Amino acid sequence: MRLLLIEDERELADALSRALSKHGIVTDHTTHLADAFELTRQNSYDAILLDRRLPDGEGLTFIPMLRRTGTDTPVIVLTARNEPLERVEGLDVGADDYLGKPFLVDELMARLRAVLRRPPSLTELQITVGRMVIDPLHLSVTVESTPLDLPRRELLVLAALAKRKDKTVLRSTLEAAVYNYEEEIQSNALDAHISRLRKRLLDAGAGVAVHNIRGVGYLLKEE
Amino acid sequence: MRLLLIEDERELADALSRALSKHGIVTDHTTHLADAFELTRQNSYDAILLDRRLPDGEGLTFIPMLRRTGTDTPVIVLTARNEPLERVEGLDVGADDYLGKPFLVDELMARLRAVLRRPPSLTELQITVGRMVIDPLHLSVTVESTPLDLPRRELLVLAALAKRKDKTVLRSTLEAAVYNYEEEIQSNALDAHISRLRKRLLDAGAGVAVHNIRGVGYLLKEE
DNA sequence: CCGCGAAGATTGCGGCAGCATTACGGGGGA
DNA sequence: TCCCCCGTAATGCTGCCGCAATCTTCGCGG
Repeated sequence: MRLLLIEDERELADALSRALSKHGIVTDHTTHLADAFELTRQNSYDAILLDRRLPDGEGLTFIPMLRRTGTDTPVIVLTARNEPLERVEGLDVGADDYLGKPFLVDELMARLRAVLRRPPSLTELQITVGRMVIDPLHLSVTVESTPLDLPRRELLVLAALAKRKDKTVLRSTLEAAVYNYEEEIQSNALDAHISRLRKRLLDAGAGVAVHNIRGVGYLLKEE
Repeated sequence: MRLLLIEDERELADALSRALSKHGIVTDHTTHLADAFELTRQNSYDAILLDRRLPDGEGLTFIPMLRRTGTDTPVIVLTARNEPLERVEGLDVGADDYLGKPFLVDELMARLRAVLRRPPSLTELQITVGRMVIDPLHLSVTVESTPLDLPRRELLVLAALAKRKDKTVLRSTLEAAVYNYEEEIQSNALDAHISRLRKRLLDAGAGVAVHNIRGVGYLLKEE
């Protein structure tokens, strides 16, 4: 997936680009509306992230311009001006969504998915993998009907993986599943959890394997 | 326009109904999920407003239920629980938007307009080619429902090809899908990725072939 | 039908980023 | 007070991926 980011704060833009790249999203970045317009002509983006306050004008004016060229690429407006009335304004000129700064990258991702019309992920009540049954709502795990109690964080990781068993779960999704955004994470804590979780699953004979996809994330499958 | 409002606070519900009626919107109101489900079967709504905390359960669980019946009516979640992570949760189970209480009716209106304006399924969320199913948003690939893990770059190439299956994808488009501006490329790295991807797809028996159109690009089709 | 050049295919190599594992210690709960 | 969770960081390793060399295929012109 490829995004166009129109944002004049270098620092934020860089951070965002880096964060998005972890989701496998390629980000083009520009600080000016004029350049942005040119870029949309040369490339086809899946979505556009648009700041309101830009060096060469109010970002919102970009949207009608874009629409007039027949492009219906979704636009998500990012801005510190997050008053209700301003949100109305943004949505009414044709933005698809409006996100106040500061925001979680994961919320951005979620809104991206929503905007791109991601179909609903069915949430099952109980998930069976290998010899293990997981109830992600109640956070309980049993192996062959004997309960397995895992530390909280490992449990969260496992639940997040189980919800999408046999499919990759992005690393950042796992981080979001385990940490809220006050708890910043500045080490390989997640890796450590994965490692310990693996060991515990092995000891319990759960019949599952946590598999890594380098640069993308992890996935849970039967072994 | 006709809405379904699922909300257990009588007072808020009444006030909202009155306010919406001024905009020419007809509102059906119920306080329980069970009734709501019945109502969606009997009527066709333009959108659904959904509270999270309801007498008979968490409102979010309603969304997968609804989607499973094949209904893609937009759902806007209304709730006091407006923490970022909770918003992610809401959007990820298939809500189209999320609105924290208290909110302005005008903002609700704007979001309604935005949600109703969205073109139906801009990007498919799952693409099936041959024996393979690709989820370009979550970057996961399965062959006959067994996961296939591909390196990141090969994954991006495949996703780009799959999005336009049976159609040629320009070489430059592929490069754009895999690399951003900073990552310059001065070799046949893309060719190498294609080659390795082909091998992996063959080994996995994916039932697809990556064809080359000399001087133009590549295309993915079933074999 | 043949030859030639350009584009593509394939493969080994090496650097290095990302991952796995583990030990350590602080901190909180029983 | 003891135990275990869990964040941190050091260490070693794996395999992705950019690169380039070499071989193959394609298409065109004569």
